Amino acid sequence: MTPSRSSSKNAAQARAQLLEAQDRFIASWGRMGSVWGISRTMAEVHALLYITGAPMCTDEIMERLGVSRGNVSMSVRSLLEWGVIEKVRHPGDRKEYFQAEQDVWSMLRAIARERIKREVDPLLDALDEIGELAPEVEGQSQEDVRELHKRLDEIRDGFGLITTLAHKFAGPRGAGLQTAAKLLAKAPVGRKKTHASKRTSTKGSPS
Amino acid sequence: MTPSRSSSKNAAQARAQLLEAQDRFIASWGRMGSVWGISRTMAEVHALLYITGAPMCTDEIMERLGVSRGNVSMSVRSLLEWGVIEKVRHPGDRKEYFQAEQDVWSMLRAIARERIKREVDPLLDALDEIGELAPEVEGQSQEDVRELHKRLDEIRDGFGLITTLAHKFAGPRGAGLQTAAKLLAKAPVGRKKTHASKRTSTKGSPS
DNA sequence: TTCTATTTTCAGATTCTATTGAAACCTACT
DNA sequence: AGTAGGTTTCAATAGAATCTGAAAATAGAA
Repeated sequence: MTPSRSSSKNAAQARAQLLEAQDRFIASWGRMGSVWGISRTMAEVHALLYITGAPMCTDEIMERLGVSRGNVSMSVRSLLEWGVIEKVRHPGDRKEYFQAEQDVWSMLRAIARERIKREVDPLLDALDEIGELAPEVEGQSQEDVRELHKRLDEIRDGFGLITTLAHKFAGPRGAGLQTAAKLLAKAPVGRKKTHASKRTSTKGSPS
Repeated sequence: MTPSRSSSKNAAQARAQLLEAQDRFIASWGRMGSVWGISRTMAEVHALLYITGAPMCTDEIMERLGVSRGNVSMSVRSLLEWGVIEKVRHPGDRKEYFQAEQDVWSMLRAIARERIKREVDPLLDALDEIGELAPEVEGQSQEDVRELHKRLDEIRDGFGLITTLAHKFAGPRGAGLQTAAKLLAKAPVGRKKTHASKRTSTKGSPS
């Protein structure tokens, strides 16, 4: 805390900007977490580890994010289960450090995999059960029942296809989202507008 | 309610099974809604309209789902915005009826579109802003700042690609998920295990 | 093995979100 | 214009999810 040379002021400023940018990233990622139905803190912990790239211990995370020890412990455990962070040990140090998966595509694959597991698979299971619940008795089956089965089947086919593809490309031994993206990107489709360039005030209204 | 012929008992039973199956579908779709971060009721209303295929008015929906008028009103409005249900008017009837989009792929496209809008686009906007927050000053830029930008860029590229593809295939004038799915399905990738066939007791444990 | 720094767990407190219900508001008919 | 039937809004409430904090459990070092 003793600014000596003229450049140290700039350095300090740069450092503050860095932290500010990190905090904003953490906040954004955290907000997105809520939209996904995962806890904000869990997403923030992940964001922190990803954006700094550094292995951090529980206390550092607690302090930086301002959350409790228990909360960090639970979040870290989930992230380990998701496979997007890993434990790192320093010899001669009792603490556990955590480090984020650094490859973005690998990280996105893990997220996709986990979301399919939580969102789609249970629905497919339920659909199977439901189909058995109102059997189509042979011949005189009512129109309503036939309609029901038609709709159930359509939904199941749709999600079934999506799941199959997801396993194929995002699964642990999948070809990778990158491959999928490349395949699709070159498909002939026609026009499409690029993202960005549509913000109005860069900070505008809440909501 | 006056069973006269021998088959009417079967008919009643079939009807009960039908309703039961519908309710289960509604419950499943509703549960999934929560996982997605949309209100359970909204998902349930959609499920009801989809699975019955019938146009229904506010009161019918209220009664069938056991929720309040206000709740139905708000849910219906959101669903209209999502474009997955539409108003239907019966001549000589003042009530408004609502009917679900019947084509599953069109419905899934609408859902995908809406989710991208809510989940990914805001993140991309935020990433753009954050990049400007910690500028890479020429030459003597710190290692940390360069790292930050590298990571931000990687995330942005990843999600950017996903968004582009999503617009291309799921957008209002997109080629359709079906097309995308077909393209991917024939891609050479190797092994993959099929879904289903992995339930243990069909009703088993909670969790 | 003992010691103690570190992590995990979980009941209770807190915070956030969804839902209700009734008043205000429309709008199509007379 | 008046009015009955229908819809929307929103403050209050109920309910669910998250977070805390401290006690209990665990595991590295000596």
